Amino acid sequence: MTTPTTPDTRYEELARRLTGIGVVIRDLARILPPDCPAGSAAVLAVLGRHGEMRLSRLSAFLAVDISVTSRHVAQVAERGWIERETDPGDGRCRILRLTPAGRALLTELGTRYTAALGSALADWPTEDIDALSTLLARLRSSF
Amino acid sequence: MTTPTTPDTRYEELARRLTGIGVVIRDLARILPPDCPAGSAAVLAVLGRHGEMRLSRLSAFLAVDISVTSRHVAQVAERGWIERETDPGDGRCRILRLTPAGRALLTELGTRYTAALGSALADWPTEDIDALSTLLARLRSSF
DNA sequence: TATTGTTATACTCTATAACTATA
DNA sequence: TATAGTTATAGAGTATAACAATA
Repeated sequence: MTTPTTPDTRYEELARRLTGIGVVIRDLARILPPDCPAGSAAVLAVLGRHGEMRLSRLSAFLAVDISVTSRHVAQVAERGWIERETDPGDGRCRILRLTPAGRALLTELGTRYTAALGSALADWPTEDIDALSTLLARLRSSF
Repeated sequence: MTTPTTPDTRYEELARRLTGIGVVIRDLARILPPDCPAGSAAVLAVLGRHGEMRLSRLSAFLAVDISVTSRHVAQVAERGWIERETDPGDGRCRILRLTPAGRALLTELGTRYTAALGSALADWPTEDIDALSTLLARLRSSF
């Protein structure tokens, strides 16, 4: 019942479950501090993982329109979590870089995510967690 | 690199990948007809799968506030995809039921989802698709 | 001219709170 | 009083299009 078995409905079932997973993502977003909406957290996560970069590259990582990224970045900069330095080689570009406050927040977010997921998935075998994580990464790269 | 190996970062990595999967969900939503936003499609999917029900039960299936469900249902009813009949046993409740037009649309959506996912996951082994599907269902029920 | 970002506008989704109608 | 549902309001996320600045 939880696993689709006929080819006809396999993709439909997956589509249902994917769209249904929005609930989980919303639940996860609730652990964020009140002054850090999901868009801000996403910006911090990419910069923390891949280092300083220009807006257009960040936009590609986030896979949202550059106009959206621009507004999220502005919010994050207002809070003092990143700094924007004009690119010496190209005056149109600004290099985005985490500040110490941004790094501290990122660490705090990691702690909160770990607590939330650790609690929700307490009875999950480690292999299943890793399998899900791997499949999610592959899914995203397939799109 | 795609699989987390240390316990410290396992949950953080999963959190990143989960929030990142929003892109896939948004991509999937783009296959919807212009007059059928994602909220409407979700209502149709639950009614098609679990049969007629009251608003409060639908709201529980969708895992969103009942006020949100109410508005989505109103939109779906406006389009003629469901009918709302007052519950004979309790005048406060209205039974929600797919119309033939709603069933037809649901079939059409299934076709579109299948085409989209079939194209994106063309090189995925069937076992991996089923594994992902199963893990997503378990993840949601763990929340 | 082309590219990088920014801003204005509009639409969808969501939650909280106030409200109506029925039990 | 309590419950089912509706509506008003506000906030976040997104995309398109128009715009400014630089290459």
